[in-house]
Amino acid sequence: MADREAGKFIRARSENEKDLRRDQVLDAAARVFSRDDYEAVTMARVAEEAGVAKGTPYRYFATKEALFLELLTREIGDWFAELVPVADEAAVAEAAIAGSGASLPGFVARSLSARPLLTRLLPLLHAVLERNIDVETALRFKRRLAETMAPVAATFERHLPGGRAGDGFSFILRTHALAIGLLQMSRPSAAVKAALGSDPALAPFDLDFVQEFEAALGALIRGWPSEHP
Amino acid sequence: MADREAGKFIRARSENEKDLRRDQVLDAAARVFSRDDYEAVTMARVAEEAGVAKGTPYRYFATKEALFLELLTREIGDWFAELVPVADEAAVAEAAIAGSGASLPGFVARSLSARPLLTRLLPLLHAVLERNIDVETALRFKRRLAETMAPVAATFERHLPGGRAGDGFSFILRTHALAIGLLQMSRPSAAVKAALGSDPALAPFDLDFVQEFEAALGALIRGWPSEHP
Amino acid sequence: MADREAGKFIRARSENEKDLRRDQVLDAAARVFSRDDYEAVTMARVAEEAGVAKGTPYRYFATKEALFLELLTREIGDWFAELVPVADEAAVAEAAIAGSGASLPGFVARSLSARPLLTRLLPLLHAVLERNIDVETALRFKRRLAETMAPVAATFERHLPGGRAGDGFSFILRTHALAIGLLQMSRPSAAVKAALGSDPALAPFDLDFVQEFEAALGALIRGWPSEHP
Amino acid sequence: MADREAGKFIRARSENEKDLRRDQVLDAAARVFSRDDYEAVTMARVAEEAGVAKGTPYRYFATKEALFLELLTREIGDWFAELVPVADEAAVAEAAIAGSGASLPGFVARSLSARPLLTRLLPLLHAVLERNIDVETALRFKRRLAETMAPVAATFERHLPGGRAGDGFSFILRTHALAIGLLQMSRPSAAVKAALGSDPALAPFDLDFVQEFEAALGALIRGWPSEHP
DNA sequence: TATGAATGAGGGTTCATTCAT
DNA sequence: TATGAATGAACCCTCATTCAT
Repeated sequence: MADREAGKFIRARSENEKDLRRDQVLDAAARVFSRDDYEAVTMARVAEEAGVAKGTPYRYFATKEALFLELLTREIGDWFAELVPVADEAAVAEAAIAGSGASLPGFVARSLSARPLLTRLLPLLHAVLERNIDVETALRFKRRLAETMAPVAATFERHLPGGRAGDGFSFILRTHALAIGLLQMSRPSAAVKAALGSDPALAPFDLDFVQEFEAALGALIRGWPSEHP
Repeated sequence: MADREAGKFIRARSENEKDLRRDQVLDAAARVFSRDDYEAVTMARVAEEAGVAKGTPYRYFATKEALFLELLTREIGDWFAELVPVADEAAVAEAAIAGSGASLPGFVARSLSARPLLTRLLPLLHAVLERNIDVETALRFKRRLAETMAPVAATFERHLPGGRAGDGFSFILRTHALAIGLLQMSRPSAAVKAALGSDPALAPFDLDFVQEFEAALGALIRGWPSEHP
Repeated sequence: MADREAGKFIRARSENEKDLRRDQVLDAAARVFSRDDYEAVTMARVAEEAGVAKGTPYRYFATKEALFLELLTREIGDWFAELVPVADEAAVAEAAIAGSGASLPGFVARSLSARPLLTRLLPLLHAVLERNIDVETALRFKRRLAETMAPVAATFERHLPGGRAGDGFSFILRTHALAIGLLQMSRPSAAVKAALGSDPALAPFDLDFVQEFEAALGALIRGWPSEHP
Repeated sequence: MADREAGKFIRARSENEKDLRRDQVLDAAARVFSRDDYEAVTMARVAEEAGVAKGTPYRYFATKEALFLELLTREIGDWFAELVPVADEAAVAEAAIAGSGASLPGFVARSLSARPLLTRLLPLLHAVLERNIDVETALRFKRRLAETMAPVAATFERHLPGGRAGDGFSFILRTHALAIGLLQMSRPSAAVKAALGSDPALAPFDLDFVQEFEAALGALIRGWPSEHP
């Protein structure tokens, strides 16, 4: 509303203006989602936060899921862009000083952990977001994802033991799976957190995401099959 | 209703009868869930399937989530019971013939895959089930889980490279995380499946759970840190 | 539905149209309530009666209670509007011919009795309606009530023995209390009615609202403290 | 439960024992009701508080309403027993020193106000309790009430201006109506209380029960019709 | 393009009461 | 008489989405 009242509101006519409006909604969604659970985020609230009417977000995103899928795409893009150069350096460094704190797993784990939005969006991807989109949206998303993954996959591939074509891609997928599972496990509900805290014997269930993710990734790399059966 | 109308219905007075009634509800829930998504399963439908009144399941389970958590507990128990002896043998076999099809990862992957109920329940655990339970239920669940995991963890531990105390538990947790992620990824929604099928370039996204899980588990084991930094 | 099917249905865009839609819902609620007890009135039924969708009433009234509170406000407003001129005349007449049938108590009792909706809403006010509203709704209601009461209170005040500032307001409040109690007592449930009818000794419990209300109001006026202790 | 475990629990066999068990349930209901709203009081909770099984209260009271009607009967009985002698004295005193603080209205108001259970039960009588009882229960209740009222009515009658036969009864009924209304009005919900407190202009709505009740009763007595039209 | 009024599907849960034991 | 397992009715409200304007 603020924007509208301040007279900054304009009708999006050109392509550029449309992109702006689109981002405006996306940013609003990110802000609202940073405060509330996905289920608790209403499209009305997003619209309000964006300073547009309730129906407006639907002019840019077919469904709530499509909107958040877009948000996730953006986040993944940013993350991967940050990862590529680091991956190269890290991989090199790793070759030089095995086990150093500057290892690739460490970089991956810490950089993901530094993206609260992404860590909350990732576990929603398959469980929620991909559940209510149409084939075309799915196609667009997967293609964009494949493109985004390509350079990172290529980098990883060069540094995987006995790296074969496609290994980089596979590695990312398994990394992804691991991330989804570990993120869920390391962010327990209030009740579970309380339960774990009340009994020392349950301490092993209380995971530290970065630590676990780094360790598991490291094992995944070290144990990467260097030859096929 | 069938049972009731057939006159087989009795009030559960003894502890034994109550356990039976409890299982009756649990079985009904499993049946209904095998057909519908978790969200689509209504307590009313479960009651109907169990042949009891709508309120009866609530005598045995405080909430829908508690009911399904119980189902998951049962499934995990069954699976682990099946896993313990196999794990021992497999580990032994593995030591003998490295890389054989009789490998531990293969057993784990195939036995999990053979439990459709469990594969659908596992991704719900942290994302849904643990979200609407009270502390006490959480505590009971985690304790039971810890107990169930103990023997399997012990077995695994003996066969992990440089296995240290707690490594077996850690291994199970990472396996769990991997399973959650890979299960979600390998069971795409209809729209995503269609999208993946329509573009050969997206084929790498089309995962085979058993294959992926086995490969990732193998890497996890092989790459298990045999010494600490 | 009738309206909608008849093609008369339009979206309320202007403020005026919105008021119309609001009244449409209010009228529907009045109609449904005239047939069923408050508890038996469902919002779904009100919506249906209004010819709108189940969610539509919630665009205009936050809760069922807020809706009926609004109905009550309207009824009180109408009643008081009818009362003001009458009160003046009646008071005058009363001064002339004390004890005449044209007395103020008689007018009040009969005019209230002639409003079936109001007589059923009044006993719900404190017991039900004010129980499930938020502070803001309460504030708005009480303020509106105070405004509505002002002119009537002023009129009454002039004709109360030794009328002091605030006495008119007090008088209305006590009248209100009396009305609530007598309305409840004179509208027994079917079982109570049957019981009273079956034993002549219980006849005194069978109250005639108008008669009782008039008598009690008369006493209240006559006995109004003309001087303070 | 405490009683049962302590071995104090006995099966009610004689009439006397049955009365005891009955009172035990009644006392439990009073205790639970003193903490929670009528709707929030569950029969299961009452049974638990009484140390009996869930079905047991139903052996003594046909419905929840019948149980609370009984409680009300007991409370009214106690109150009236306390009122009779006081009424006599007060009436006498009043004749002597008109307007003294020892007035009948004052006694009535303060003694009622001193019975929290009764003040909460009274507004429920017609609105709730009499709604779900059968004719016989209603008959029994009204007859008992008539008996209880008789002596008080007789006393009041002697001191009402121009007291005619039945006036005492009428007076109690109007007192009752006034009490119901004023009790409701002086015990606003949290939201209403907050609203009234936030706007000084609404202060007149914030009633003090004792003060209002006393004043209104006084007026009722003073204005009592000494001759009929 | 933007608006915002209107839609309508959707279900877990409580609890007074019953009745087999 | 007492138990407690079983019953089953009953419902407000949210909110993603649509579509007339």
